[in-house]
Amino acid sequence: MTSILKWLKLLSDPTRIRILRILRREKLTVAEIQSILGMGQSRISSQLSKLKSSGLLMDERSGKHVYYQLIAPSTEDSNVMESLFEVLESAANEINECKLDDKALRLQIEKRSN
Amino acid sequence: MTSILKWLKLLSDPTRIRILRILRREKLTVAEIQSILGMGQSRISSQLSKLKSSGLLMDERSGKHVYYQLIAPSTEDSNVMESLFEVLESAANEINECKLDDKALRLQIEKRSN
DNA sequence: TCTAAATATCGTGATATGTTGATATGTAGT
DNA sequence: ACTACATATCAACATATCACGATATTTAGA
Repeated sequence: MTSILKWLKLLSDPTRIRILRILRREKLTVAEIQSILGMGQSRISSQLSKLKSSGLLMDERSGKHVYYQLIAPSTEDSNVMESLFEVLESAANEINECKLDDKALRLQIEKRSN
Repeated sequence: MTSILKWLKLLSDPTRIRILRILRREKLTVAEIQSILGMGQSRISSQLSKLKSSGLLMDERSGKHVYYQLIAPSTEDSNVMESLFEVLESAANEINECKLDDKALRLQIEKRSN
């Protein structure tokens, strides 16, 4: 399958939309994402793995934790990505949980300082 | 499901990408689309039906034939649609059949005059 | 009204996808 | 080495999706 078709498929799932959206704002741990979205561990981890193997995310281990973040698109892909993320944000506006994600994300970031 | 999520799902299928792409260029009959893409009748018809019920296409009967065409998006959706179609065209560049579709489309239009 | 052409719909099988719970792997600290 | 924690992976299940062939529906014309 083509890479753009893969990206479209990945974007057409609310769980992954929510994950990508908060990762756009902050680099996060699996456990943090889990806590923000309020989902089970394997669910988050396996979706992250799909997003990673499609080239949208990268991970980085730090002790027991693994941080996930967006990969900056290559120059040839930057235009498509921009369009894709515009669609993503529009889709997010239609997903109620996304509004709550923002608050949960802020709280989660605050927790780090403690 | 949200409408944008629906659209994303619809776009993440090569058959529907090819259909939408040629309909972007020309209003077409089911039989014409069938001939251009080289696919079976029920396959084309059912995909058209999905695209129609999601609000991307409209149909119009003319005698025995039914013409399908894109619906102009509402003003609130026009920005998302623009992004979606940009992604669609990028995806099309990665689908080999799309190049052949262009030629087949031209030939099909010529046939109308005869 | 009968027929043929164009289109729509239905049933089915094959395949893919998302979620869950259980288990495995890896890491840090004792 | 043992333990606890974080993450990954696996098996199983339910559900969705796609394509195909057969059948229904609609329409124009004889």
